Amino acid sequence: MTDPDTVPEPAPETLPDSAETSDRFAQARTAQSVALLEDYVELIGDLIAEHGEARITDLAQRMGVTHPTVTKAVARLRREGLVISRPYRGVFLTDSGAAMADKVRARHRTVVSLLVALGVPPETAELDAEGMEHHVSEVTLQAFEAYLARQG
Amino acid sequence: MTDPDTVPEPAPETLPDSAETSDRFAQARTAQSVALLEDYVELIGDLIAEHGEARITDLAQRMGVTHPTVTKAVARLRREGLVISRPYRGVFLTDSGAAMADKVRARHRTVVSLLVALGVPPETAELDAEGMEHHVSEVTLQAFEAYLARQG
DNA sequence: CAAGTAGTGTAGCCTTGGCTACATTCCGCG
DNA sequence: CGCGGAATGTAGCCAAGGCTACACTACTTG
Ligand SMILES: [Mn+2]
Ligand SMILES: [Mn+2]
Ligand SMILES: [Mn+2]
Ligand SMILES: [Mn+2]
Repeated sequence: MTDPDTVPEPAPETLPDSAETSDRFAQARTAQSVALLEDYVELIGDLIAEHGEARITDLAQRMGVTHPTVTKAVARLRREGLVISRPYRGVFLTDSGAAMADKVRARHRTVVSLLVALGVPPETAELDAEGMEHHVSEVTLQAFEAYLARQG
Repeated sequence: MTDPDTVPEPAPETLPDSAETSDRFAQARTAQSVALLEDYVELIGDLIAEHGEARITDLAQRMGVTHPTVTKAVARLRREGLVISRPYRGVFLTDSGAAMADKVRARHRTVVSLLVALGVPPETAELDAEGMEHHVSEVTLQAFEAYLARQG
């Protein structure tokens, strides 16, 4: 490891073009791995606002999956510190979960608004935004907001 | 199945609000399941254009994954009829694979162009587009193109 | 032409996110 | 109060998409 004979990283001035490319794909993969968590916390927040609690069955219905799938997802959300839950009781957001829900909900609205502003029909905008939103970086989000602001 | 006693779909006028919601998530899941295939065929097309062939190692490097991961992906691409390949030979696109590659490449460029037109820095646009593109429907894509056209 | 290295294949492991089937708990109502 | 159905938990299956370790093939090059 510390052998001075080993070439110590030539520090290439011109990065091979595949380096940036692979970073791009890596970033998309990372975004995908948090996408489901984001959708769940947003939905849990919505259900709590509507009904005071988020039940497994309601989550399953709204997500369009079966209840064991939700149970597994909730286990992961717990591990990530985004929710708390006790058996046969509902699911509730932690502070960090609530913070994520707020950010995700705002971003969702911005993405939908942008698409609509560009002439996409509202139903289509809603459908596309549900997937796109998770790949919209902070910088891009601000560009969206700036555009919406100067449109009025 | 053909029993006339069974209620033949009440055809609810007002769909329950969770039905549309679950469809939205279902669509996002479907888009995600084809995202990787799309990125692979686009990349395979690029490599063939550059080097006359797409090798497993080059794909692995550009995707930022290891070569067994690529081998598995290629097996799925074969199953889906998008590529042909023989052991120790490169990977090549079928007609339908080439058609998908063309569509995906054009869509990728449109999404990047739109982001840049909205003021997103090119590097960020490239990063975000890599994930977003797979959730951009035909309708939304045309809205993007229309916007770019009237911008000039 | 024969090594040796680079490329490829294969086996087997893990996590995520789906599912079905079955067991258990909870709760509202008779 | 207690019972039955709805909600929840749990077990176990599958496919996809990552990985490492190891085996084998092919190509370059001395
Ligand atoms: Mn979403
Ligand atoms: Mn959303
Ligand atoms: Mn992509
Ligand atoms: Mn792309």
